[in-house]
Amino acid sequence: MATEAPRRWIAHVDLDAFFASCEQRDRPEYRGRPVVVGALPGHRGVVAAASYEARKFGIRSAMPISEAYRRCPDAVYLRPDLDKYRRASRRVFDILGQITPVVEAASIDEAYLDLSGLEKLLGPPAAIGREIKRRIREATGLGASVGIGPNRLIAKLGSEYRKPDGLTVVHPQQVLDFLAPMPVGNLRGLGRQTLKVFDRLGIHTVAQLREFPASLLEDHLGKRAAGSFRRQAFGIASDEVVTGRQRKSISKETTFESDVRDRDTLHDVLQALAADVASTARREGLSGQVVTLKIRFTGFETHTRQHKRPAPTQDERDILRTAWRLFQEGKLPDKAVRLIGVGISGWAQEQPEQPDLFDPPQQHRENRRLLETVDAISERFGKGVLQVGVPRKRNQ
DNA sequence: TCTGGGGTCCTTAATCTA
DNA sequence: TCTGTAGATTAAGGACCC
Repeated sequence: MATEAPRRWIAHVDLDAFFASCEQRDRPEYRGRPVVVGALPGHRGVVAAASYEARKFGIRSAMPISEAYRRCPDAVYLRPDLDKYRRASRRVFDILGQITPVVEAASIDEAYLDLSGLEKLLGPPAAIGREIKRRIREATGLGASVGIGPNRLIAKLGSEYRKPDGLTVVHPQQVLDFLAPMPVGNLRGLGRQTLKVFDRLGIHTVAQLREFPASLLEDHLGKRAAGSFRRQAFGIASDEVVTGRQRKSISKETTFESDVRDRDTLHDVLQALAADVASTARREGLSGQVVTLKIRFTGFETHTRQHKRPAPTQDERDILRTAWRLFQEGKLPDKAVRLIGVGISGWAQEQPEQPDLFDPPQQHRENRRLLETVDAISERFGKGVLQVGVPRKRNQ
C-alpha cells in the first residue's frame, strides 16, 4: 500500500564520543582503552568527552574529573586538542556538503541535513544514512550515529536512539509510537530543573506527558515551556534546516587553579582574555557594542555585568576598559574570584546607524547621545569648551 | 560529586520614553 | 505642567546544550 510521502526528511548526524574518538584514531595504543578528554586529574575541571570504554565505568561528560578518576584511575586522561577536533569537524562537514548543500552545523560534532527530494538521486532515507556514515568513516576514520525523521526533533532523538555507530529511521506514521515510551528527559530543553517539576507531577514518559492536562502543566511551567513540551510529546517540531547561521557572541573565560583576590592578577588575566576576544572578533570581521563581564566567586556564586557602549568595537583596549569598569563599579561581592571571563555581542548593523530624522524616538536617542558626549567633554575640560546646537523636537 | 568553556535562549526587573 | 501608563530597551540571572 502506497503511503503518503512526507513533506520533509531531516537527518541528524552526531559523531560518536567525538573528542575521545579523534584521540583513539591518532593513537592506536589508546584504542580499546578508556579515554577521558578534559581536565587532568588533580586539577579543577570536568570531563569533556569519554570514550565508550570509559562510559562503562559510568564516566560521563560534564562529570567532575575527580569523580571520573575515582571511577577509573587507569583511564587515559588527555587535555583537549581543539585544533585537531576543528580540522576533523571541517572534514566531516565537507563530506556532508557533498550529500546536500542544506547542512546546519549544530555544534562541532553535530549537523542537521535536509534530505527532502534526494530519494530519486540517492535512494530511500536508510540508504542515504548508511552512505553518510560510510563516507565519514572512510574519509576521517570516525564513527557517526544518524537519525532520520520528518523533523529535527525526531531526527535528533533518532540519532540518540542507537549509539554508537547507529542508524535510525522514523517514518511519519511511526512517530507517536517511537516517542511514547521515552523518558521525558529526552525532550529538548528539558534539563535537571524542569525534570524535578515533571517528577513532582508524576510525569516520567512521553506517553504520560501527553495524557497530562495542558492547563495544569501551564500552571507549573508557564505557557511557553508547557506548550513546547506538549508539542514535542506529539512529535511536532520544526523541519527547517538553517544554513550559515551567524554567531551572536564571542567570549573567553578561565577558571583559576585556586581562587584569586589580587586585583593586579585579575586585571592581567582580564587583559589577556580581552585580547583573545578581540582577536577572534577581528578574524571574523565582527564588532560588538555590548561588553559582558562574568565573575564566579568562591562558592560558585556567579554574576554577570554588561554595558552597552556608544559604538561597536573589536579593540582589546576598549573591551578591557569597559570590563574593568564593570568589575570595579558593578557592586560585586568582595570575595576571592574562582573564574573570570569577558565577551562581546550586539554586532554592528550592516550599515552604520544614521540618525533618522523621520523617526522622532531615534532622533531623541541621537540627541541624548550628543548631549552625553558634550557632558563628558565638559567634565574633563571645563564647561564652555563646547557649544552644540541640538535640534529641537518637532511638534509632539 | 563539586562543578570547564563556549555558546543560545528565555524570563524578569528596572528604566526610559511617548 | 503633572500624572499615569504602556511599550521598548537594557541589564541580570538562569536553564540548557555540546
